[in-house]
Amino acid sequence: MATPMLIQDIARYEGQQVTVKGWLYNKTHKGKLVFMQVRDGSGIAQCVVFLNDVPPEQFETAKTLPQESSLIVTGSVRKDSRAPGLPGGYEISVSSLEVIQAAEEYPITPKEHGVEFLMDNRHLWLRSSRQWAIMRVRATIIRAIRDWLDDHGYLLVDTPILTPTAGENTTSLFSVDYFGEPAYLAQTGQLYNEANMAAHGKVYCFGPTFRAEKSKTRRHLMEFWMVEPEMAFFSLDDLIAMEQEFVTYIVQTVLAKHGQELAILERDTTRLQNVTPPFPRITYTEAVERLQKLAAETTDPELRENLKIEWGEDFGAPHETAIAEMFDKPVFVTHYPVEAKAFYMEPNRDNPRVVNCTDLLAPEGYGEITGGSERIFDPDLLAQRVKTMGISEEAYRWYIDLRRYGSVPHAGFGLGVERVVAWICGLPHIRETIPYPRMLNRKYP
RNA sequence: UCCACAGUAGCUCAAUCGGCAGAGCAAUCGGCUGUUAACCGAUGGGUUGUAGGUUCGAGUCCUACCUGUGGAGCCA
Repeated sequence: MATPMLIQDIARYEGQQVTVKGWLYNKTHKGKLVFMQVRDGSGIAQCVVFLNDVPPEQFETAKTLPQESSLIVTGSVRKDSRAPGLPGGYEISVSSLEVIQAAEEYPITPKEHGVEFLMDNRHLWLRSSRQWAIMRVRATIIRAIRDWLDDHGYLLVDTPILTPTAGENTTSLFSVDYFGEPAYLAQTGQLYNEANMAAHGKVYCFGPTFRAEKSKTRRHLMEFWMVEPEMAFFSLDDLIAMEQEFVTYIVQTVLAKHGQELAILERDTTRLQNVTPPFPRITYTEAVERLQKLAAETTDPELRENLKIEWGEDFGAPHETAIAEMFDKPVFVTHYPVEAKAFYMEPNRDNPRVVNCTDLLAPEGYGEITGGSERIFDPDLLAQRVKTMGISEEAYRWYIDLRRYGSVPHAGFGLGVERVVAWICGLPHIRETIPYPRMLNRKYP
């Protein structure tokens, strides 16, 4: 009697009769032999069909079966160093083959394809081994995020996705009809997090966020996942200390669990192994000085133009990349100018032109992966900032209210899951980090 | 929104000065007991993104539009 088997466990079944249920990933044949690459979701196994081992009609079926047909294969597991697959090194000598459905001609062949074609076929592309590997790493990253926070006293408290607030910035929000009134898809859970923080001390929210900005870059999605921890009685230094432990855990967990997947992605992991505390930190002002120096020294006129920056301006993509390249680990950039950051960030006591904030820039050009700060603690200052920014005071009444009842110094940050996936997997574009990317020119499939 | 580039067979691409629409892969048929994106032989496969213009003649030149890609900007 054959035992049901997951391909990932094939090494444990050597010499046994097993049954695998899955899909035909690829196939080749040579005379009386058919080599089928069968995938079952857990891995890929080579299944060898020999003319004399199966009924003649089953051999004929194996020879002509189209790519991605669904099937059930029974046979014995044999060790063979020639056998490809994931994990590979073992193969199945087939004694019986049952086709569940013979697929129609499959559009994605093992050959090369263009971006547009693959994105149009995203629902099928996810079956390819590269995409398979990315989704497995993504799942582990999400798991690592939750494990670390849950193990360190953070409570998951969900924040709403449908929100009432337009604030001053409706252009970057998706609006929906809420029984005749406008509502907006959440851009961040952070304001609600601050209320939850006062109830639970250390909290986080984790969910999809939506930005209607017409960004068309390799780092932006309209819909992306963000984890946002928020901590009572936390200073900027506390925040940085916590973030580096957190990010290190995520990276090291993936390295420990996904050697196979990172190999499929041909990711050079040496820079990732280097991700351990402490991370370097520089101030915004230092970063600007370094960029200006770099721009002055470069002989490339285009780079010089791209690196141009005046104190007070926020960094663009070329700036972030240049700063990150100066370090071999993720780098914290702290104390941005007040005008470059959000209204709720706590001004620095010694230099009120800057706020106590930090962005974490990933190496290798992956840009900002976290952004966080101390939050304004004083109700009068917060009310004044809301007024200065021209934001609706009525809409933010509950938020300012938080400061009237036991206000405490606190801090928090947001981490963009897809940017972390792109960085750890070494992907050139964020579109492959989420199953169904929502981009400026694409919402299908 | 701006700049640049691209669109030819199911896919990836070629087509010289404006002169017969081509290859590899995939598909179909045949061959082979160790293939790793197999290989060998054969067969079928086209409204050249859309609309207009120039020309004896347009995949190729011109205009507009559509779609996509790369980058910039935007980016609590």
